[in-house]
Amino acid sequence: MRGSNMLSSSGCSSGSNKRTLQQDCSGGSHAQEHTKKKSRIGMRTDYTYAPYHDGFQWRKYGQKVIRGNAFPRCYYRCTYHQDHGCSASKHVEQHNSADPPLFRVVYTNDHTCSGAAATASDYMASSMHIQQIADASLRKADTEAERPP
DNA sequence: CGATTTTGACCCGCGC
DNA sequence: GCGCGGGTCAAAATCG
Repeated sequence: MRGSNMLSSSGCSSGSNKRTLQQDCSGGSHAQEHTKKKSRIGMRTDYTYAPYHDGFQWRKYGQKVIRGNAFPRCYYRCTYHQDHGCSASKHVEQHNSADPPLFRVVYTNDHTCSGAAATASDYMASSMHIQQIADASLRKADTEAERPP
């Protein structure tokens, strides 16, 4: 992450009872709500206005615009996925375009990496990730509206 | 220099 | 059988 502030990590836990508060506090947290036959376990859906620190470093590996959503979805994976074989992955997508945009963060799999040794900057961490997406959306519209060559 | 991000293209699965 | 959508990887570019 170059032009951002990827704070350190915190609260590394590959267990299950970690951010229960967030789920409860965030509001909507549907585990595997997929009506399909796919049994995607280890999936948590959180809603947040500013992506607090999960306690891990994420490396963005893709961005795609989903049909039905006017916002791009970002795909993140644990930075240690290759180093420690951490299968944890995270998907972040904007949920609305309100003033305080709401973002849906979907966590898949658990962290198996042991790299989260940093301190604890849970909240004051970084809204950069999401902000970036929102900014990208705005910037795009702005750039387009501003002036193409 | 290293690390990370960005964009495009490719692939696969499912639906009809 | 074909098409569409979603998901992932790769390479290149950039910043600290």
